[in-house]
Amino acid sequence: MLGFKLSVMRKKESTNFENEQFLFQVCELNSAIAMISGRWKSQIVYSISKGNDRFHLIQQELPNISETVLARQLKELETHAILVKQKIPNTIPLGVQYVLTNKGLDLVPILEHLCDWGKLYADGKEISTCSIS
Amino acid sequence: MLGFKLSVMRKKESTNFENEQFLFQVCELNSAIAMISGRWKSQIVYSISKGNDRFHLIQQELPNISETVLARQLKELETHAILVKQKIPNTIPLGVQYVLTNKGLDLVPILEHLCDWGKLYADGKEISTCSIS
DNA sequence: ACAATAACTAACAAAATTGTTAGGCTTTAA
DNA sequence: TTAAAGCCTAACAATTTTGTTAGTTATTGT
Repeated sequence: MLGFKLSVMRKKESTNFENEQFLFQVCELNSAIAMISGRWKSQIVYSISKGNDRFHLIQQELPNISETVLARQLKELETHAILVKQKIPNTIPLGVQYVLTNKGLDLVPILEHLCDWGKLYADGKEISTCSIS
Repeated sequence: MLGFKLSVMRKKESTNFENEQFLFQVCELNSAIAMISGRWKSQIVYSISKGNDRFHLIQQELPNISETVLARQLKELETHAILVKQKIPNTIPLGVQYVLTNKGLDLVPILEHLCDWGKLYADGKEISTCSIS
């Protein structure tokens, strides 16, 4: 029997989908943000960049994530070519290692900028405007 | 009669909420991404940074956004102190202008980096890994 | 008086994301 | 042979995000 669904398919005729496509075509900024904005996702990228390249190592860093959810987010990051899965030779049972692509590696400093930005204003730096009014 | 709800309140006892809070406390990166990751949001910030500082000017740039949704996203950006709403003196009827705070202004170059990153890999730069394997 | 513009809001519905349950496979250790 | 570690999947339920409908207020032009 054909046509069963893997996870839940996205609806292609919805306004939601059309608006997303519209934004993707306005500027790559929007596709970039879509790629990194899922729950756990950028933290996973950051974690891998620090050397936690195995499934169970990421789980140790993020104990609240479930296996299913971690596997799903890793697959999405793989779909966007931010990372690749590699079999580790000479491991028994055959292990899997997650490796950032150069696309993923280029993302890391941007995430660090975002992190700094978040810290700067979280630490209470006063917020002002420079408007003329 | 008290206790009616403005928009729909977030559920505070859910795993979803707890996981979000956990990530916020792991690294400000996650709160930073939460602030910019809503549909239309970073495009609105970018649009204001280019001088489209009025409600109807943003609507012109993003014709597919509805008034309700635009107002909602602007309010969320205001909640995160990325922008402020200002009455424009000597306009009739009294106009409203959206002005980026310094927090919002500091965000703009980061969004530009993200945009460049998106463009670089969208334009077909080959993706590779540097793993030893 | 009436329509139009600008800038909103509440309540609701549709769709998407996130989390849960219950499995799967392969190999080693007990 | 049973259990555990490591990695993964499908189906479903809970929650959140996004979009829609139908209003509001205030002012100007006709």
